[in-house]
Amino acid sequence: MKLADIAERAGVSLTTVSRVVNGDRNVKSSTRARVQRTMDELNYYPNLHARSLAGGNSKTIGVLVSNLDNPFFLDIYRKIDNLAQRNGYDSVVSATHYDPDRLRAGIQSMIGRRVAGIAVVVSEMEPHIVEELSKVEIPVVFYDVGRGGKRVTNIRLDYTKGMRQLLEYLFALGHRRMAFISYPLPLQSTEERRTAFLEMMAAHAAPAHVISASSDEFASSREAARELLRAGFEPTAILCVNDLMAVGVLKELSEQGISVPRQISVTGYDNIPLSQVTIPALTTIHIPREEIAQLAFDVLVPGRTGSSKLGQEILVEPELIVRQSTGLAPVKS
Amino acid sequence: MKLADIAERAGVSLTTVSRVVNGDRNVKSSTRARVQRTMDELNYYPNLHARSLAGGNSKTIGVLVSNLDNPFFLDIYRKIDNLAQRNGYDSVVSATHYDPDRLRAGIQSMIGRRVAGIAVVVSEMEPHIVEELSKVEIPVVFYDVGRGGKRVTNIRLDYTKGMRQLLEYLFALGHRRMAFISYPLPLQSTEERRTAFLEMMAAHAAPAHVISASSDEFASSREAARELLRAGFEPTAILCVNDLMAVGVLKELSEQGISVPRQISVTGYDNIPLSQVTIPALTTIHIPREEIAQLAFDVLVPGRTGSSKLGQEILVEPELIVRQSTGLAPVKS
DNA sequence: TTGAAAGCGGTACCAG
DNA sequence: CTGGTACCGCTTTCAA
Repeated sequence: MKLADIAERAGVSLTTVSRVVNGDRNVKSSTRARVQRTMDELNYYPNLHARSLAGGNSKTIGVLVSNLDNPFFLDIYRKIDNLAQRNGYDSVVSATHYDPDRLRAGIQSMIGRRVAGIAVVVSEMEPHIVEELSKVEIPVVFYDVGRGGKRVTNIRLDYTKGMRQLLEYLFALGHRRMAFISYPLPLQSTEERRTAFLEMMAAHAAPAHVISASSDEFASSREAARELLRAGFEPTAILCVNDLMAVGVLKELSEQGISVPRQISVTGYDNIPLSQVTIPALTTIHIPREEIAQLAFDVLVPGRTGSSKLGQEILVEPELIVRQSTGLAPVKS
Repeated sequence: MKLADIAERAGVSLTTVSRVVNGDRNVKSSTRARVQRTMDELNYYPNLHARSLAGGNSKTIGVLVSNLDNPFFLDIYRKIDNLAQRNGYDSVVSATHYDPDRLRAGIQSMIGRRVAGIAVVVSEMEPHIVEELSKVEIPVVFYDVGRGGKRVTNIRLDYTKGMRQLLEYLFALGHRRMAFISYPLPLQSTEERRTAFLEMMAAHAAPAHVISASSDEFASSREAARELLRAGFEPTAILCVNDLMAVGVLKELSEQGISVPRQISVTGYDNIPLSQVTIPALTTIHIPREEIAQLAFDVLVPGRTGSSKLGQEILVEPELIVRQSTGLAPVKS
């Protein structure tokens, strides 16, 4: 079914049909009705490819995220999608699974679709890709990538600052021996947390221990916790690179009969919804996903908000959220 | 940048450029190299719209889910996406948020994109929509919708059976007074669980109580649990319509100092990954998402698997997973 | 109010 | 091995 078909059937020109499809006022209502009817009868669906090819514009924004399983990324995508829908746009996601090749493929696909804008919210990133992307005529917004480009905006969060808030709080509670469970992959965003941890610990001359989970799954963070306990380091607090990992750690400690936070305090990072209902609820660092999504969208879509922030660097603030998984350091027995 | 541009720049015909883009063997390697080079220089990205318009085929499969926040749906989408990628296809998702209008819009969009197939994995569904979809020439596979169509496959799970497994297990543990926390929306899949619960309880002349959460969020299931406890019904077991709700319930019970499963047993439904790390781990019903995704994909993509299951009805089996959130019914004090 | 025709960027078939 | 060209289905002037 195409415009021409229904045009013929309705006895009007293709142009007229196009008009009613697009809600053009200049069509006699009787004609409009007739066309509308035939469209229903032949159940016509406009070919979006033809549409955007002819129209040139796409009205869809592309979102690239590392991993939809992580509520952090999912949330940002969802919020961008909502904003898009609400503003007459469409959205397309693609998960890279931390694989630069898939990232590249995703970008190709987005550009090939001639999307109106691309939001790249991934943790993995090669300089080459950033560079390539900055040559494109499409507006691009990155989250978390070090460098900007001409028409490339970069939103970033000071992970170090978040880590500092967490540690200052823990030090205030009397903790000294602390461990950090880091991410399996060397992503900039997570490495920054690890480094910050190590540096601050060193600055306080506090005994630190870092261990890396072997994958993204709960089983791995549990395993990491188990290993940590076996290692004999005996931390009074375990800081996790993100909330999801902390959930696994909480589980492992529970299984081993270790009370949180009485014996060991645990913290997460991200403040995903789940962190409120873990037992105990997680002390964590809030990353303003809502704000990030909104900023990303505003940058990509012209919007009435006046001046475009294209090409700028936007900073976003982390915030310490104290819940029940942290408490005073246990007194040395 | 289009084919013509780079053709001109490279001093060859548009056709030749098209050939190298598509990896056609019949191009002198020197020519190929030259063209390739100019493509890089002008960083050319083929216009996918033009491509699928001209080619007619789309090589992308569309997935419609109710809610990506629910790991159940997310998981199915991810698996379908993986299968797609692995087989040279692309995929597009759209979340309906349980809204028939958004579902309709999503379908329009998929058809408009002329996708190769559509997987509709949503809980909300209007007869009208099913009907409309069955008129389309595109292969469609539903999960969980009562009725099939000509070229429409329907994959279904016997929720009642799962509920029965759960209840038989609980009865065996000595439970009688049990409550069910149901979904805020009257979705077929969730209603079926509720009804099954009620019927089985009636059959055993056991005291039953049903309460509905007011939303999808953790806060709501907690609220529902709180209300349930206040109501004075005093169940020895609380069955939740899905795992996510159970997480909230577990949290609320924990806050109130009620021990699970010693004082009250709790169950979920779906067997999402999270259910393994809740404290205590959830007894639940496994829904074979992997299998569902695989089936859906096989139906949509011709595949070498011989006979197409198009238009059939495929059944999938639930399975009881016993973990630590359930135990013997407490002895009446 | 309505219609005709020129693209949009590719694909694919037919010649050479 | 390379080039010419007729569409794909729709948007968008320009006329009528």
